[in-house]
Amino acid sequence: MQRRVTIEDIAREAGVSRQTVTRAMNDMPRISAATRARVLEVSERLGYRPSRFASNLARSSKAKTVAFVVDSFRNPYYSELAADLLDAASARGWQMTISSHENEPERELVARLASEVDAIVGYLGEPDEALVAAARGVPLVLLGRTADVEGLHSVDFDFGTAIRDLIGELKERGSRRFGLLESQPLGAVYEPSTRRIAYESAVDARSAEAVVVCEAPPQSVDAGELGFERLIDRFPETDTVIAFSDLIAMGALRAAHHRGIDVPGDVKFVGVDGLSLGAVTAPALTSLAILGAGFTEQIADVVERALSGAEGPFERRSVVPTVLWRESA
Amino acid sequence: MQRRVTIEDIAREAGVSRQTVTRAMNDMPRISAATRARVLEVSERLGYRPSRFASNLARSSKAKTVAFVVDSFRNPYYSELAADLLDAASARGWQMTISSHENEPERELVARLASEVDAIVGYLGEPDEALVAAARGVPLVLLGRTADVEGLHSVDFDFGTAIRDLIGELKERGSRRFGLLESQPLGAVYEPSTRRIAYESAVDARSAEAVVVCEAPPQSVDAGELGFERLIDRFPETDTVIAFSDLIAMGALRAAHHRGIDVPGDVKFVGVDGLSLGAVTAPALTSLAILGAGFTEQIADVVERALSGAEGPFERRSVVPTVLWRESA
DNA sequence: CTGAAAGCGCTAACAA
DNA sequence: TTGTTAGCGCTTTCAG
Repeated sequence: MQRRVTIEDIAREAGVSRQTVTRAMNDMPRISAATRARVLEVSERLGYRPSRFASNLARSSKAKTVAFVVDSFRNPYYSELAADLLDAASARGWQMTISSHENEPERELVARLASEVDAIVGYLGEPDEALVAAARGVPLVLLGRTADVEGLHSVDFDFGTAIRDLIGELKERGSRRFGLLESQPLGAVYEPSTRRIAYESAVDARSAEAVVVCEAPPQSVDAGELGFERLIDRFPETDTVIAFSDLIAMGALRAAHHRGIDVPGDVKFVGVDGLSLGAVTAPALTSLAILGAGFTEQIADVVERALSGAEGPFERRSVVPTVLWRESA
Repeated sequence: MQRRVTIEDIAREAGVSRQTVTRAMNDMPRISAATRARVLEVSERLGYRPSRFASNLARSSKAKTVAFVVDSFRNPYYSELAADLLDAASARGWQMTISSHENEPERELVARLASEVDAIVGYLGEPDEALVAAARGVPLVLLGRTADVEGLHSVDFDFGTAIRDLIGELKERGSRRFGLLESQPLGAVYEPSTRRIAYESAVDARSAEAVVVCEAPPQSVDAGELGFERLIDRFPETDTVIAFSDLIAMGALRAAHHRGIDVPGDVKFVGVDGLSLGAVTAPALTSLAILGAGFTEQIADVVERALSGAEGPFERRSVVPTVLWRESA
């Protein structure tokens, strides 16, 4: 591995100073077209590649890079969100690094990223305090939950409003007996989600009994399949199923198909997330959409503020999901 | 925005030299536990954050970062592959940057990445020569096609073998009349894919006529839906449909569902890709799997070699997809 | 175990 | 229009 080609080499070869090379490489003013052309030609010939480290170190306006952390890329919700964020980042000239904490303890991941990027945004599960500590001053934007302590930004969802509206609209469309499908990690202690609380206050007491929590990897299709079986066995009169993610809903749809249940004739289905993939199932999935409901814009906006160096205040945003009507409800 | 805290500040505050601070921060030997503790305490107190630019510039063994380029993250094939690659990268201590060329001309993207990463791997469509030029010496690994010129690595698929085997197995399972579903970008000039060529040499002449090329965004569910309608109208006796991506197959499955066709009873369906998402449909999709067939390992291996700085030879690998039997065939 | 000196490769500010 | 002089913040020798 031979020595790297530097502007020094080009300068020598082209018979100019290093500064002139810089000017040529970066399309800066104060240089003649002829000189620029010559320098460029030499750099081409020598196979010069600028060092991003050196240039960022010397440059006053450093390139911003933001890290996006998700649970796993195998979950389409995260990859669709990543796609949206990638767009937002490129529109703003940010570099984006994407990582999942499947392979690394969350705290370590955050600590490592903190020394490599200018802002971190993502779905993180550890306690607020642990996270601020790990971030060591790097702006951190929590997704899907509301930050409690100083030092953290967050963009959360207002499921209270969203689910109340959803249930209202479903009732207008004839829904009477609701069922809820939720999943949780295997063996975890059950703790009602904000979504469930919102659900319970939106439906009447009797139908609110129709809640099935499935112990299975959360957000999984299997959980939905299993959950729907149980739900429909215990509450056969259910006419509308709300699943707490599109993936769960897709599993439920599969189970309904196997049982010969007509959707949306016999039972209506609504998921949560707004995956574009929801259009693939037959029938296509109606969903309480997070994606495309202004979530990305809010995130980008918070990151932008944090990046600008304004010390505070710490942002605490909330987005109301909106219903994406498709065929299943 | 106040001045940044540097090791200089810590050194002064802790009454040691800058080197000592470096040693403490990086868990290096030759330093007493007491000194290390004191330095760490001071750095904590001052809110010190190391500069990745400075440290990478000074460090001899620079952190390797590899860029992964895909068409779009909205296509689950790419995100599942990204997930696999992310795992491989983290296992090897590489940083990974993920970008899609939805927002930026491919050539420019490659040129920009070339100055920011140590290797680039991805699905790129421009001519080989243009790519080598844009990469300016940074190792480039082409996916899904075979490189023709010096200077490019590639990991491609051997669909010839895979499709011949697939058709053989399908025949054993009773398939007689095959149909092929392919899609291509709107308005593009049709050029038979390697997959199609492999298909045609694997089935007998008469059934090979059952090929439908759908002009629609490639890899899309819509293309599959449309394509299947046409296919079954023109060749009603078709008993097995091979779609050239899982997404297309999923669309076809949707169309079959709407027509009341029993799968796999009346018609069998096979996709290509091996998406885990294929398990979501009802019935679950059988697929000629790229994912999980050693593709990721090959890619990682090629990148590893390229990163090690060995100038040549340029790798030209090929992976044989394997059938993932699920319910649809 | 600790420190001094010498860069890493580039750009900002100034002078010529 | 060009060149000179200082760094950016950190790590690597190599002495002490």
